[in-house]
Amino acid sequence: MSHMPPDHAELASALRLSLLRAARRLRSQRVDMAATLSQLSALDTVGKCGPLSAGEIAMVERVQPPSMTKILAALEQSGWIERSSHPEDRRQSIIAITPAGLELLAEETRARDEWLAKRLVEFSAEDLRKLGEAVEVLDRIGSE
Amino acid sequence: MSHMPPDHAELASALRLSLLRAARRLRSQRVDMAATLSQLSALDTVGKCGPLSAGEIAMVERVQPPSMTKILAALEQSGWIERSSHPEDRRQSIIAITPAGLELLAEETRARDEWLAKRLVEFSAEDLRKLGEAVEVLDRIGSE
DNA sequence: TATTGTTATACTCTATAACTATA
DNA sequence: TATAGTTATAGAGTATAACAATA
Repeated sequence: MSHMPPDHAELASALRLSLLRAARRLRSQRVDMAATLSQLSALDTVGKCGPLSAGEIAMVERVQPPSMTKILAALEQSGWIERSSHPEDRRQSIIAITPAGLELLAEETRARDEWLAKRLVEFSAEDLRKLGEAVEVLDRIGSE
Repeated sequence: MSHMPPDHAELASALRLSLLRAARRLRSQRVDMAATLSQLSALDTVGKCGPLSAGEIAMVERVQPPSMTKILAALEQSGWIERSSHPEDRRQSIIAITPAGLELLAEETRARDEWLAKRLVEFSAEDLRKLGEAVEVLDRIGSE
């Protein structure tokens, strides 16, 4: 739109390319084959936000319900989540992380963070401050 | 690694999730059907860095050669790039953006930036400063 | 032999449309 | 009828392995 301040358009352009390329690098970094990145992200949500329905997890993760169905099927087959019946609504089930899931989550998260952290140690304190400040703002871009 | 300072591990963890979710939102935003995001990114590189070989584009975009082959085939079929023969090495071809490619690039980039810029207008000047500072650091994460 | 690029194949990630079961 | 979730299907994005052509 021509009424958009140039500041925003320029920042948007730079940020878009930066985000895509940084995310491409993160995704291509395959620590091991135990869980995919999407599975890990969903497992993280179940672990942090407590037992949830499939629809609630899809909403938090901002994916469509069929996408979450697939992710949850894989997590259940690996024994990382468990379903129990909803007390009032038999269409839903309540999904909780298992002890094995917690263990997997801790291991995988550590391994993946380590990969990124190894790159961060080469950065200056100033760079890290900039990244840290941007994290919270990035979260809002991803969740609106 | 246990010798990693906790600062780095914590920042890495937060940054990883933030980047992935923000990038997921960017990808899911389909402006129109003319070009995919990967095609647009490669076209941008050809447009900015001048005529290049397929291998050079793959290197800049940080993808493997077979991935770039596929992207370039789509760009060529749409008439957005052109190949000419390399004067000294007949294995390579020199890839350049066409006038139609330049036009497409400008239109698509504008549309996609606009989508992001519309979200940025809701942010404070302080937030925008944080994002702007982080862009350059993110670029280094994506290109190392 | 080494390099450049392509073809064949497969897997991740995600979506929309159509369907089932329950409310 | 409306809602929660699943199944079926498709397409974007990317990789590795095997190959062809050229250096």
